[in-house]
Amino acid sequence: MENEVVRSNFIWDAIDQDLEKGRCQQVHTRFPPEPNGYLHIGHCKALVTDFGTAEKYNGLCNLRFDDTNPAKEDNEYAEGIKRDIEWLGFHWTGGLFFASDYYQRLYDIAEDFIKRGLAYVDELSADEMREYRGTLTTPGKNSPWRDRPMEESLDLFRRMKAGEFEEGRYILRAKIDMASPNINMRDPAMYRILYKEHWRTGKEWCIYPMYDFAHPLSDAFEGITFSLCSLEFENHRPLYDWFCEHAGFHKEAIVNGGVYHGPRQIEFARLNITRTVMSKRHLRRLVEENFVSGWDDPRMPTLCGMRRRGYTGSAIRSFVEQVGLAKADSTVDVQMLDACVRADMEKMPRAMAVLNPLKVVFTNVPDDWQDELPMENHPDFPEMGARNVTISKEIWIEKEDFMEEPPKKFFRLKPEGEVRLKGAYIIKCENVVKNENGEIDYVECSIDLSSRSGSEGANRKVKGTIHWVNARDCAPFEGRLYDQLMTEEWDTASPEEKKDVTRFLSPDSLIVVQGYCEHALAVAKTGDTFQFLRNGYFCMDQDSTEDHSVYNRVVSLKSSFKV
RNA sequence: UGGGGUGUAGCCAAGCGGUAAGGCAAGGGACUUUGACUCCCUCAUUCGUAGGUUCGAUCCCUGCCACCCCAGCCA
Repeated sequence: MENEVVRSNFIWDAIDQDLEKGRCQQVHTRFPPEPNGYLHIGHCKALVTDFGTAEKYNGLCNLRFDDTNPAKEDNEYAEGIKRDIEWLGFHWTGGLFFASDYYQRLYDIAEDFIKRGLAYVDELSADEMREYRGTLTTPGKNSPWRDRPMEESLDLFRRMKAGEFEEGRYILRAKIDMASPNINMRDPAMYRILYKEHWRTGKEWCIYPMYDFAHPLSDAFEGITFSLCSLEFENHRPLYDWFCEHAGFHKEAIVNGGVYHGPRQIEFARLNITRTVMSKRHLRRLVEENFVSGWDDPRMPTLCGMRRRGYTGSAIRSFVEQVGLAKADSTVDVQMLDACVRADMEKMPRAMAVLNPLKVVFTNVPDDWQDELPMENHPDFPEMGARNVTISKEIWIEKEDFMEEPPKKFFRLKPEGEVRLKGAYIIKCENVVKNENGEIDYVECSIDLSSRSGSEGANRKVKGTIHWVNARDCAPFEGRLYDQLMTEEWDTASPEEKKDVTRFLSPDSLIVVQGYCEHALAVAKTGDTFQFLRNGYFCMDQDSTEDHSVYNRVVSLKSSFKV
C-alpha cells in the first residue's frame, strides 16, 4: 500500500551525510542507459534507484542517453526506453539529455587537456596498447608517444577530428600512470576514431569520446550530485574523479554560496533473479535467431515483454524496492517477483474464466431456463461495484474442480457431492456422462434454486465453492500461458555454458490453453490485458497500455488442492 | 600470486560497541460464497573463519578462507 515503509539503505545514508556536511544542497540524479537494446528487469534496479532517490529527496532525476558508441545505438531503442520508464511511472523531472549533445563541449575539454599536458595522441596499435598496458600483476610501460610535444598532439587530435586518418591509426589518451595498480588508470583512452554514422549527429563526427571520459563530465555538466551505478564501476571511480577534478569539478570542495561541487559516484550491486536471463547480449540472440517473437515476446524479461505478459509497473517497482539496495552480490528468487505481482493483482477487479473447461448440465430446470445474478467485482472493495452475470442450463467449470474418485478432503465437485457456484447456486452432482472412449463428456447436476446467492436459502453451508462460466453466454478464447523462460540449470551454469543461452530455454514456457470467460466482459475488454489469479479468476490489468490479445501467464499455477 | 569490493536463515536484507528488524519461501492454525485473500503462530543462542581489544563484539583490530569486478580503441 501507499504507506509501506521503504527501508533506508547505504546510499541514502551517504546522501544524508553529504547533505548534512553541505557537500551539496540538493539531490540530482540521472538514469543513463545506452540506447542499444531494450530495458530489462535487471535495469529496473538502477532505474528505481535513480528516479526513486530523486523522488525521496524532492530532487531531480535526468534521463540521459549515453550514446557515445554509434556502432550499436539506435533511436528505436531510445524511444522504447522512454516508453518503459513512463510505464513504470517515473518522470525525468530534471530533463531529457543526450551525451551526444555534449560532443563539442567534450571535445573542447579534450583539447584543453592536451594543452595542459594531461592527454596525448598515441599511435600504438590496439595490440601494442594491450602489451604496453601490462597485466594485473605487472605494471605497464609508457608509450613511446607519451611525451610527444603538446603542439604535435594537438595537431594530430585536430586532424583526427577532421577525418584525416583511418580508424585505429591514432587515439587520444589521458596521461595518468602506466604503473597504477588500478588498470583503469593506465592512460585510458579518451577518444577513438570511428567512421560510423551516429543516429543523432549523423556524420558530423568521426571521433567519439569513451565512456570513462564522457560519463563523469556529462554528469558534471548537468549538475548531477549523485551518480549512482553498479558495482563493476567501482574500479572506475578514481578515473571518474580524475576527469571531473581536472575539468574543474571538485566534489569535495566546500564552496561558499552554494556553488555546485561536482558529482559523486556511488555503486550498488546489480539485480540478479533466478531463472532469468539478465544480459542484453543473450536476449539479443534470442530475438535475432527467432527463439522468441521479438524484444516484447511475453516470455522475455524485458520490460516491454513483461508488460505484454501482464505484469504491472507498480508490481515491478515494489519488487525492486523490496529487494533492497546493498553492495553484496545476490540473486533474488523469482518467487519474490511473483509475490509482488500477486499482491498487486489482488487489488484489481475480478471476473470469472475457465481455462480447462468441463461442461455441467442441470437436469432439473427447463431447457430455456436462465437467470441473471449480480456479481461483485471485488470481494473486499464494494466501491468497485458489481456486474450482472447470466446463468443457464449449461455451464463450464474447471476440469480440475471435478473428481470422479476424489481423495478425502476434496471439497469441490464429486459424485453425490454438493458445491456452491461462486455468486450463484448450490449444485449437486447426479451423474457422470462418458463418451465411447470412457472419457468424461459432461456432468449432470441438479441445481438448488432456493440457494440463490442473496436469498434466504443461500445460508446453507457447503464445503466448496467453484468458479464457472455460462456455457450459453460466454466468450471462447485460445490463449497462452507463460511460465519461466529458462530451466533451473541456468542458475548454476557457468559463464562459458551460458554462452549458448538456447540450451537452457524451458520447453514448458509456453502453454496453449482453450477456455471461456464471461461474455460481456470479454467483449468489453477486448484488447485489455487479462491476468489470471489463482483458481482461474481473471484480473483486469488497469495499468496496461498495450493492445494485445494474448492471455497472460498464470501467476503461480500451483494447485491449491491438497490431499 | 596486483588492485578494488563483498560475506548476517533456503533467497533477499536491516543492524553503525549494549545482547540478531522486515520481506519472500517453508510449516502449523483461524476465517472464507475463490482450498484465494486476510489473520494469528513457528522458523539464526548466532552474524565466513581463527585469534585479539573490551565489563560487553555482527559491529573495532589482526590473520586466514570463499566469492565478485578490473588487462575494450564497449558501456
